[in-house]
Amino acid sequence: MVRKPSHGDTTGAGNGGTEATKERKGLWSPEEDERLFAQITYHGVSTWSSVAQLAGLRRSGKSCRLRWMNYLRPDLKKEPISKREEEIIISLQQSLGNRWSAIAAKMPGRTDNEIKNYWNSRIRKRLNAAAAKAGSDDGASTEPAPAGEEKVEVEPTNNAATEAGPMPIPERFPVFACQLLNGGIGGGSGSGENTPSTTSSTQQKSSEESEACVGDSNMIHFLSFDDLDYPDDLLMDLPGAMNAWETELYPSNSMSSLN
DNA sequence: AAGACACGCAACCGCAAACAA
DNA sequence: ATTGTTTGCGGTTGCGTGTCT
Repeated sequence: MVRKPSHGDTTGAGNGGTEATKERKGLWSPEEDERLFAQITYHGVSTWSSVAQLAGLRRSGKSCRLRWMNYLRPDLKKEPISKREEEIIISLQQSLGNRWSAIAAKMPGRTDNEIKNYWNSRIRKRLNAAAAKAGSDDGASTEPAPAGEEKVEVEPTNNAATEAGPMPIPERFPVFACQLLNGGIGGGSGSGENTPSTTSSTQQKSSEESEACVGDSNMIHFLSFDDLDYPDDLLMDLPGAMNAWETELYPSNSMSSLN
């Protein structure tokens, strides 16, 4: 269920403060999404606060980052979490705990927020119910396990468990050279100014995370389009890609131009 | 038909780590 | 070494939508 973005200031976007200067909060409008998407796609990310500024968004860098990571990234899967993925989540949660970003890093196309929400709203509830039922069945343990410590029957656990399933969990995203950014578009000029994300290349994560995590600002170099239905030639064409992207996000909206 | 309730998701908040000056 | 800034993460909240009564 994708909530339709409301254009108006919803949660206090305009609470007090002058319209022109006050930082916006609340849901993102399609126009804001377009601006952010275009800014990042064309110019990459130096710092998130600069992205917000350059895109002309009255949003915090933090908010821009969140929106990109959780919603706009082209490599995000749009279909609901599958049974198989659910098993993976449960298994990884057992071995990693509530380290949602680490879990998300093992699940291409899924975000930490998505996984966290999924866990909190569905799995945890189900597990608690199962635990309660088990407790009432054998009276031995009547208390449901505390959140985050549930034991579930999901294949053997331990780290091997995450690799022992029918399908191996990818250690990292399939890395596709990002046509959009490696000269395909964005002027393709390769001008230094437009080089995306390179300024943050000094930010090194742990080897584990830097490989798998799409959360760092270098991720834009590693965009994976394998989950998209868009043809390659469309991806080479930013306006076309944006059209397809927006149509999918806002099927009821007609594409509005960037200006 | 309408109100109450539950659910799911997007986004905010606060904190800590990483980094730069 | 210290301080300020930015980023990333996990927990939590608010709101739209679906379902129930």
